[in-house]
Amino acid sequence: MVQTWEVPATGLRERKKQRTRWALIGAALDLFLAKGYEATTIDEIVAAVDVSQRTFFRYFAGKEDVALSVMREHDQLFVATLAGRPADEPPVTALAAAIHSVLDTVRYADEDHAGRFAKVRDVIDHNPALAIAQLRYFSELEHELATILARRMDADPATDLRPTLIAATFLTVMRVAFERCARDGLFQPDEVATRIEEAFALAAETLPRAWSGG
Amino acid sequence: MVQTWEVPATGLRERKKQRTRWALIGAALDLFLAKGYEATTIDEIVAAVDVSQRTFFRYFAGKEDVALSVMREHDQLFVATLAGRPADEPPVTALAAAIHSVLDTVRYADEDHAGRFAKVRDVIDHNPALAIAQLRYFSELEHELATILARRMDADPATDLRPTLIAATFLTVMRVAFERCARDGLFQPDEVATRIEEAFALAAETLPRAWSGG
DNA sequence: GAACTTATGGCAGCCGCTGACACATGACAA
DNA sequence: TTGTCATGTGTCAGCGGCTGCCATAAGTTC
Repeated sequence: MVQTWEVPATGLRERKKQRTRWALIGAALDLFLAKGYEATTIDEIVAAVDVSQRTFFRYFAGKEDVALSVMREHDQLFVATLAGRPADEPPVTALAAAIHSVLDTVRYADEDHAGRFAKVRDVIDHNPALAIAQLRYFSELEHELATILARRMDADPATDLRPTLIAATFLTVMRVAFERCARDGLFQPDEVATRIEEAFALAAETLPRAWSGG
Repeated sequence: MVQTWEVPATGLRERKKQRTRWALIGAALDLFLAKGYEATTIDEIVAAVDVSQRTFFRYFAGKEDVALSVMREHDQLFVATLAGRPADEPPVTALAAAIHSVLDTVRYADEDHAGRFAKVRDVIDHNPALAIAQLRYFSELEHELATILARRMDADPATDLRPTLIAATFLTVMRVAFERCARDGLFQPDEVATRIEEAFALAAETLPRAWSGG
């Protein structure tokens, strides 16, 4: 499975753009790690890469978006994998398989992936403003997942809330697992993957019992 | 059950403060309704109440906070009710009872409550920026609920994820119900209450089955 | 009514973000 | 190679959210 940022650039122009883009992301993440998200100004980020502030805003919708864009590209793989799962598979099984596949990729495919993954989680989990931004991102992702699930379940997304409920609950468990990692200071893909599996096992045991009045 | 804003003001000074506070909230909500959240400037809000911008920021942490503060005060009743439920009740039963009690209060207690409730839901559901702010608020509320649930369940909130999972899932269902209302243009407490009950019934039926691989 | 506490207003300024315009730099064809 | 076109970049000017600082006004207390 190929990530967006690894698609071979067609010309010199495109290659330059990708370079600047990743330079900005790198500089931003390092600054966020070093002195905090709020304390870092856009001027500092662009100074480190030697581009103008205006250029920054041509690459990213805002300051938050730098961190989010990395997550976004990780999750493109997730969505693609989910869409490729067999259609007769139960929804939650497909979701679990997809997330498992992504985590394996992050862990074993590429040194850079693993490092970037840890860095992004570290930055997000240490900065409340970014944790909020992550919530926003999750709600976008929720809609995407709900749409895919609706298609799998032969449900009308306009009237049937079940795909949305499943997608939302799935992401909620993910988020709780992430928060657990943040609290324990765990950012490496291996460690995060383990906690996610634990959280899902616990959810499978706890939620049905709690909901059917136990 | 008494709301914060109805606690009798002790002196002239306090009474004046409450008046400006509610004047600001009223002006802000009306402006948000009339011309949208983003298009409304703080200068316009304070002009309508004839106070300085600086004063606005002494009452509210930010522009979003005006809308959130109304929700916050609704939910104080919710938290208080939850804390008062019998300790041997299953968590989800207690949550359901508490939300039911709040909705009844909003519906029948006071004309103002009902109107304000509808207005706030209307404003939030029509403005993406406020919907995001609501997510932030829900995550604060999640921590509060998890703490209360942990006490009820005799669990250590530092290591046991179950209270957090239950609180988070509960709020997720609430949020999905709200989004449903937003899509259908329903903002009156009665209508919202019905949708919330429907969403919970659907969740009770859907989630356990989905999670135990059905 | 004097002395105190506390809310308010005005100001200057930072920072995130955007539109408009001019310039520079790759892309492509003659 | 050169001219033309498309596209990315820098500069600047400006808005709006938000904050610190200090002087002043208003309510409270004795």
